[in-house]
Amino acid sequence: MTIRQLEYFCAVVEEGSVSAASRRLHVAQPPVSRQIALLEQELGVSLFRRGSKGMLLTEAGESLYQQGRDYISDMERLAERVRALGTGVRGTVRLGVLYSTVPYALPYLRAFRAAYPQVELYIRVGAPQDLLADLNRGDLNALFLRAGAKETIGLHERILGSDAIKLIMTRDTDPAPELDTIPIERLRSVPMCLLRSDDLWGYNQALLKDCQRSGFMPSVVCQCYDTPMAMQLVQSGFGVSFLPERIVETLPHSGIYAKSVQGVAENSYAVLAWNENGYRSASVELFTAFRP
Amino acid sequence: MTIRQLEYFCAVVEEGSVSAASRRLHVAQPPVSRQIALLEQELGVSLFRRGSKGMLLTEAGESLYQQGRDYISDMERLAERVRALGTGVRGTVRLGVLYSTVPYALPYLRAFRAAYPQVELYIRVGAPQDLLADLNRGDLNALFLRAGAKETIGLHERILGSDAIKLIMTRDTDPAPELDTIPIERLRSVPMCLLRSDDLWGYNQALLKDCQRSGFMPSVVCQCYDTPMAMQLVQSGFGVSFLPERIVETLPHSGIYAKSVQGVAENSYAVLAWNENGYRSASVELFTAFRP
DNA sequence: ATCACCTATACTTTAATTATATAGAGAATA
DNA sequence: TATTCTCTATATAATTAAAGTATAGGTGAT
Repeated sequence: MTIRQLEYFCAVVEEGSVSAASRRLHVAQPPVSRQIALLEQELGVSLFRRGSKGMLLTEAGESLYQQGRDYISDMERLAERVRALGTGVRGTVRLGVLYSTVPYALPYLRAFRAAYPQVELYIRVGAPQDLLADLNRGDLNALFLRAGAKETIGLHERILGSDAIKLIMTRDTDPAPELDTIPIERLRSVPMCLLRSDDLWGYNQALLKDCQRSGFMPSVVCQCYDTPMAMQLVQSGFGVSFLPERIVETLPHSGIYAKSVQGVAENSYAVLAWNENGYRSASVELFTAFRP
Repeated sequence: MTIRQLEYFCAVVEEGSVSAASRRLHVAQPPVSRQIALLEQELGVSLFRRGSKGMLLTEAGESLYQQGRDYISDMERLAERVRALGTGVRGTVRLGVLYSTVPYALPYLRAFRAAYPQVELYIRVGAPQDLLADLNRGDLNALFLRAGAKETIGLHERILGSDAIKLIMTRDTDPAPELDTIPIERLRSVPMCLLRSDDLWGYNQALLKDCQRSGFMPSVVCQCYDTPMAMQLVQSGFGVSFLPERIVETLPHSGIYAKSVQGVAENSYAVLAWNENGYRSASVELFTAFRP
């Protein structure tokens, strides 16, 4: 039994005659007769009662028609689903997001979702080392990261935006409430909660060096390993932190804000990173090539 | 997309390589490569990641395989169902049963059901004229009847058994409780409930003629048009009736029994009747050809 | 009885599929 | 590094399946 035989058969049923079906199918009449005969032979069943007034279904033919119609359209739907996966409009993309890139990741994801609502997005927030390991293992397809990680050699990166690194504080811990920019000497006695990320980025070192140049070492009351914790500490009044400025957007209306430190102009790039070696599904291709 | 392409594709997936699949399919390797390529071309999708270590599925290929396996076995199941209808082991047979043939119909139906449990039996009990009309209209496929109806010309009949026509009575209405066979004179003053079936069978007439020969006419207190009603009347003590003897089996343990009338040897045949002209489904063929 | 219409078969032509032979790519081994 | 092995892809020939053409046979209508 072939799909073509089923299609011919259904056409004959719907038109009520082989001749009419052959016209609809744009083929001659004998091939239709022949395929029907082959089908009957294979099934060992008469599908039609032949009469001069056309072809009437037998019981077996009735059953074949009812099931066959669905069967044919099932194939078309099946093909359509596979096609959709091929063009990437359907599928799954597995993403890792570094907390500090959330302000860049979210608009990107929103725009992508609007463009390709059929693509499922799996999103994991974590530390850069873990995310990179999962990317290389193939568990993740792309990462929202900060530029400059050692392990990102061999990865493709696309810059999504840049942040000035600024001092993050609350009104209570602001070392210079009366000024928009904080002179570096004001940091002398300010407790600091710095992000320690195995030196993924050097801007904490740069800040400390600047302080040293000014003749003091700030008191680092806490070194934490993830941005959300640093933010929590800042919000709770433990001290100030030194982070990409847009991070404050992840906790809006929470009394946290950012100010530049005079003479310190460190900068950080938020990037989308992925591995172009190895197999990449159509939806992943689509995701990394996407421009919001 | 053809079934063959799907089968080749699934074989490649299961064997992990085109070469191995071609061996399993008993064809050369190039045709398999080619059909896969055609499938990919039609779907506009890469289904495999080609590597020297074999063929690995892409996301689209994964989806096609999961759905394709089911799709292929669906076709096999579909064909099997149609085949079953063709051989008659599945399907529907619509039957008409004359009440007085119930003792013959029931064992037949029980045996057929045991042999072909997949065949649905639709059973209607009714008057012979109605049943014959429905048979000719095609609403019924076969009838359990009494032989000798005028309208059965052109029908095939098969005799299922014969009944002596006997007097049906209860202990209270028995005209000769002391005898096993009733002398015809005893019917002189006995009220009778006779079945009037538009003279479908002549045995009532035969009985009345015999009475007339004996010099009397029995009192026919009721002429009813269906056997169950006649039976009800007999059971209620309205009178006796004159029916095929095995009819008493349809109301066992009800106090009804049959006795011969001396000198009256009418006989009736229970038959299975059907029309061999026109379309007859495989299960109907099976039913009429069946021997318990 | 002839005509019109429909299906089935015989035969030819065309298209699709398969088989054979072979090239090219990547991993394994010496 | 060169060699060998294995696997896939392509070119071309052979085969097989499908479609087209012509026509016979059957049934109902004019």
